[in-house]
Amino acid sequence: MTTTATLLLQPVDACCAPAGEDALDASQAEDVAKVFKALGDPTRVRLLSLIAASPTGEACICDLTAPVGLSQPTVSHHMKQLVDAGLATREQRGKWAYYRADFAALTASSRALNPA
Amino acid sequence: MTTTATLLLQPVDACCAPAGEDALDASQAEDVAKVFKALGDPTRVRLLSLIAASPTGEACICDLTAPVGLSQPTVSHHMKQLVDAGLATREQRGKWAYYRADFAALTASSRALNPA
DNA sequence: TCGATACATCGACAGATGTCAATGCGACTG
DNA sequence: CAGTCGCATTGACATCTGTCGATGTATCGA
Repeated sequence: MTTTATLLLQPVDACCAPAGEDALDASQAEDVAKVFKALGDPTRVRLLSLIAASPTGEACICDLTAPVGLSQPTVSHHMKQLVDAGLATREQRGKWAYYRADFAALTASSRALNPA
Repeated sequence: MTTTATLLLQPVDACCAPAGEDALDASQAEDVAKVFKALGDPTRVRLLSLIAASPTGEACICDLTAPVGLSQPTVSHHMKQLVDAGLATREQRGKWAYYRADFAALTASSRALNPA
């Protein structure tokens, strides 16, 4: 990645406009992108949607493999991504792991990008 | 093998809850994911933020390369992704290509995922 | 205690992605 | 018309990502 933390706001001896006052800095952009990246895969969007649409608002892995048509390890992997991004929570209850959707991170990231 | 593209909404003879009524279907999930995927890279988040924060609300490539510290082809590539995702618009004006941010696609996708 | 169940982790692999230098293509300028 | 400037496209490359089967680890039930 390297990303080379450049100190923006140079004159650029520009052609049109400065462009760069209260924009997100590299660190903020990374945080925002992390959330969106987790939602950048159709399977994960589907998983989160399935969980949120569940009558109880929660679901375990065994509920999710069939609807998305993927293997159990793959679904487990995707759920980990969603949890890591703060878009879902995991609660172990006996044999099962119950996942719930949490859209707070999404609204926060959206608002960070588009405060309007 | 045996993954057999399952036709969701089967009983699954479940352990906890059905999970799968009005969730997004595969096609909808793909559309939603496409938007989020474009925002899943810190550089693109940064670019969109820079454009939106610009006093005129628009910027050309030459304004953006310095702030993000990447080459011109790379910035051009990222902007194409944003335009393709419907998150930015491109307008050629003489030598320059002016980009504007458009958050409609983002709010639409967010709402599709989280109607609440 | 033994087997079955639910889930996570590991190792591997094909395909996607971000990046750059080089090049191509219009549009402006002298 | 020739040269320059802004930008897109191409080709190449290293890395990341999604997916699976195999395996490990708890937990429950008989």
